[in-house]
Amino acid sequence: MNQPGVRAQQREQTRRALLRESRQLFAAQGYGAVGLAQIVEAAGVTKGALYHHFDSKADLFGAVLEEVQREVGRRVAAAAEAHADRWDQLTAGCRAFLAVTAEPDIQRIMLVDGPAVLGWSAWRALDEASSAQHLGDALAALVAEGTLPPQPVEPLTHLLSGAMNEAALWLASPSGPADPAETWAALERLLRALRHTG
Amino acid sequence: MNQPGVRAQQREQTRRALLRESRQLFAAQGYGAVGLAQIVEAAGVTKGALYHHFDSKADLFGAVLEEVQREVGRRVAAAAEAHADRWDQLTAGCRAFLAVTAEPDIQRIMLVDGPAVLGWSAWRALDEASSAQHLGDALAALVAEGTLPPQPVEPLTHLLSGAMNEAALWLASPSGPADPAETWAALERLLRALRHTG
DNA sequence: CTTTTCACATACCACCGGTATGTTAATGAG
DNA sequence: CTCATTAACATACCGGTGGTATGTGAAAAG
Repeated sequence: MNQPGVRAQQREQTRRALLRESRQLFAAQGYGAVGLAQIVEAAGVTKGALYHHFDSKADLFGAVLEEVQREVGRRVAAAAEAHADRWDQLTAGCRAFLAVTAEPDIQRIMLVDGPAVLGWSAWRALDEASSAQHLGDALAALVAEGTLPPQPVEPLTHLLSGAMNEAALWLASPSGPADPAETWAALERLLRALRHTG
Repeated sequence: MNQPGVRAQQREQTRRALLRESRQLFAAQGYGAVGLAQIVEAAGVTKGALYHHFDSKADLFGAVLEEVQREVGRRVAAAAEAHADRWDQLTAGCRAFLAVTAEPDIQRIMLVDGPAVLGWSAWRALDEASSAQHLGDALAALVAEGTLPPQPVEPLTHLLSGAMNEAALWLASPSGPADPAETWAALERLLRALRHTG
């Protein structure tokens, strides 16, 4: 029962093609610079197909962003889970986040165009659902076990999230740091500083 | 010599009108949602005037952003200079930054649309020239006088800048913090933590 | 007074996001 | 098996947009 069905297979296939090609184009040229014509041509379909799957250009971008966010969240979580100690989980997760978001493709979609296209609130909701969630959980656990001094974790989560987003952009920038390790060192210093203050 | 001349006066006047009205519209509706037709109508001129003063829609937005950045930089610097102690200057500047960028008009232009429209590098160059410059100077001075432990200031500047940008957006968000003071408290905790770590 | 130039206004165009309609083949009912 | 339905697109089309080329009248230059 519930065999795939040739119908649903085709549907999934074109949807994936649309997502794949538009992700590539959005990443390379930015949301505003790529037209629907390029996307449908690259995907080998027509605008009719696009609008059958997505409500608008922004909706398509939203689906792409969601995909990117999930990917980032997965990779960060994987890096964190490789450690047993909570603190190591946090630092490993942060380092993995910087490594993943340093890829220019992910940057433009997730950090630059994302907020502008979907609006900051909607973007934040997606971010919350993926990477920021992990960060908040990790911080909460560290506060609970006493490694970090007691404090509200939500504002701290936002501060660190913002700091890391900016750091990621700077790392990949042409005017970026001479030594990438220096940026990571600064972030680690900042994290360690949080442990020794009430 | 070099009297204004009725010619240059008119020029300045229409230019200011263009900047004023487009700033209002960009802030209220976002860069993508406002058309040149709305702008020139609000300013009481035509597209010919707009393209006589600016190269493109993005160029116009860039001029608006530059204006906003200068304004933010001025207000932050003013708040900082009201204090004599370097550390007080830093905290006062940070608090002023949060207060100024909490205004939704400034947010959308400076923090959301800015990077997407001009590209992150160009946006960063403008930010550097205004507010981030002050932050970097303040941190460098604090390191020099020994209030902060010796460390490269550039990465730290980026981290704090990013943290504050995100904090400002969160403060003004509908899903923002219950108590705004809590956010400021978290930032201050973070700053204080930096003093007591090498 | 003449000429040039500047600060626009007007007219126009290619293109883009979005829609309305047509077409074909898979699917479910009887 | 037949046949009506519908899902998954393709095609044709449209209003509006950013951008440009050209016209124009008044201020400035000589």
